[in-house]
Amino acid sequence: MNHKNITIADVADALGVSKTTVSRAISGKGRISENTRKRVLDYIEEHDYIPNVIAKGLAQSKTYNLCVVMPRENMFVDLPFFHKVTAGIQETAEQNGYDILLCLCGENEVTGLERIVRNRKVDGVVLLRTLVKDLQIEFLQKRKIPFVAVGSTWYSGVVQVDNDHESACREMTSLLLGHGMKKIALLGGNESYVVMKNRYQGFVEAYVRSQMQIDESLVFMDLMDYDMTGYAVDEALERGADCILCMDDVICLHVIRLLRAKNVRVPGDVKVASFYNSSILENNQPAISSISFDARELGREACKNLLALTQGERVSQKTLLSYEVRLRDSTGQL
Amino acid sequence: MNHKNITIADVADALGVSKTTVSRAISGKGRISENTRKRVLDYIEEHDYIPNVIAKGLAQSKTYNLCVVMPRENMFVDLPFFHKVTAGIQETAEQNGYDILLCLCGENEVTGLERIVRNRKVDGVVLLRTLVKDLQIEFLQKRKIPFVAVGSTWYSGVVQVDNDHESACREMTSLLLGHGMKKIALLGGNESYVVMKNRYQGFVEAYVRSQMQIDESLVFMDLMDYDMTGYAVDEALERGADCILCMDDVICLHVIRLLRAKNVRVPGDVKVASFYNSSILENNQPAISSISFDARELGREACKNLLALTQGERVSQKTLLSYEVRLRDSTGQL
DNA sequence: CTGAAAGCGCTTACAG
DNA sequence: CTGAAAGCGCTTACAG
Repeated sequence: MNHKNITIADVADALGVSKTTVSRAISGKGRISENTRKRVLDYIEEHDYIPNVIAKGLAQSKTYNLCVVMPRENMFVDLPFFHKVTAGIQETAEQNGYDILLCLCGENEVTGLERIVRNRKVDGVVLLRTLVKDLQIEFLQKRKIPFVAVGSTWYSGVVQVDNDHESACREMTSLLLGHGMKKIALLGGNESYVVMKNRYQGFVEAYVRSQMQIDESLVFMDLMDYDMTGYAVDEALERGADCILCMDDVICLHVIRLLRAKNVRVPGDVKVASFYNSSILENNQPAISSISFDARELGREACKNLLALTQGERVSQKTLLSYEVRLRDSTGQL
Repeated sequence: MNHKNITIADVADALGVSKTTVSRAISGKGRISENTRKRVLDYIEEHDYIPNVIAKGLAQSKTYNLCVVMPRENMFVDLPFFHKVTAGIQETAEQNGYDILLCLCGENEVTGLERIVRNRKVDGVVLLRTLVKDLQIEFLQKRKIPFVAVGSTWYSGVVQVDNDHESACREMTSLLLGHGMKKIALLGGNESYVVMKNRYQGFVEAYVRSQMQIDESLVFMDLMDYDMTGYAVDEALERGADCILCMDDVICLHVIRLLRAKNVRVPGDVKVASFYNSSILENNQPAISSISFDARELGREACKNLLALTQGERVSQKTLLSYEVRLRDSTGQL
């Protein structure tokens, strides 16, 4: 039924050499005369032979697959960020003859990942998000599987690739403070994510450096849904905030919608900015000031590191990628 | 370095039986006494043995992997649709012990797919988009690999799972016509996609059924970017269109932005509707009338069919899933 | 009901 | 420089 696939044995027979020789010609390992190597390679080329990676993998205990662990929650399935990162990973994986196996896992869920790892279906894994308490990291460390985290973590010994959120948020906050914002309201999301901690840290740093005091009554964390955000916005406005700083694009989107519904004008009545950019924010009217990151590059970098890890090479513990602060209309003329 | 994995041989040795017996106990194939089966299963359970799927696959010429072919174009990487479908596929794949291998391919690009298929890394593939002239379909048919298309195609013999776009678009158009729209402008995208043809067909059908004449000068196809859409909007307005019907959500998004920039009010000055829903459209102010599909269900259904195919079962050539026409503020009170 | 052996398609010491 | 043989971890006729 299926195309009868030509194997290394077929090639060997046709050429009157051993499978060993064919294997060596292909892999380039081991001594082999230039002459026979060429014969083999030519034959292969002409007859369109492609080695069976699965069999190769069995023999070498490798799979040439990398596992990408995505959030399973509906809310996240749509977020462009994860898919851009994945595209970056896939891009460099492909260049190295690797493929991507998808694993959807909820927060701190490990069953799916465990199945894939224990089935030896992949040579390494990349985690697309990190939690303060992270069972996936704990599992992978216990099993001693090569892996890298996209995002930061406090677990020791894990290879991380992340944007420099802390510096980025510090810079943005400083910019706002430097241009006269007196009462900045900070609206943040789920605090079990490490990235929220980093962003908050950057925010704090900016105040420290400019020797100003954070108004704690304007800081709202753990905003998990639209309603909570609505409450925070109300409070912020009531307390006279002159700027609403959102810690991610989802929150910011909610804020925009809430303000529009209340007929509060941006940037006229209140300024708005976000610590995370997205196409929705820049297409908004007015466009929202935010920090921009290259998610795809993040993926490429993560994959590069993972590949190195699987080869047993040493890689730097933490790679920090840059960012761009993009001032747009929502913060007025700064 | 890596966890030393326990193999079927270890289990056999420990129990003093043959590997054959262990294998049979696990697979459930072949005669085996209830007694020894239980012994084996208990041991396995207790010692946490998981068979190596790769080895199993080699022996059976199976991989327990399914390939999902995604668009590689940047413009599409972000679209929620593809990721929702993929989540659906993954969901039912997982339930059946299968995993998802990702393949990013541009339009009519086959190299990546070819590598994966020829490397025998997957048992089947699902195509996430279909073109009128589709090299991926041609390749898969030639290679006789089980595959299913999410979306419709005119190639004969391909298993398809799609929403009933034609009926949906007919219904929506009829609704608009029935409520007094006299001059509907139709703005469509890339005509090399089969789905555009289906949608157009539905639009035509509605006119036929209501015995009205389509005003061809209000039909704009192959709008590939923002500028072209802008041109179409200008023309449509100039020719007195009372409704702008967008064939997908991206175009609709552009239209909304263009109208806003021109200070044309919706639904006051002109009504707007879309043949494809997305969260952006329903959150817009005003919310945009559109047709809603369950992308995740599409994925589940496609995967179910593919799994059946790989088992050599017969599956229905074409599965059409339903839809919902959602009338919202952008079309006024219908 | 159970097992020895061959086979899936490669790789890799080991010998020559 | 080249090859025979064992091995990766399973499955599956074939015998018994």
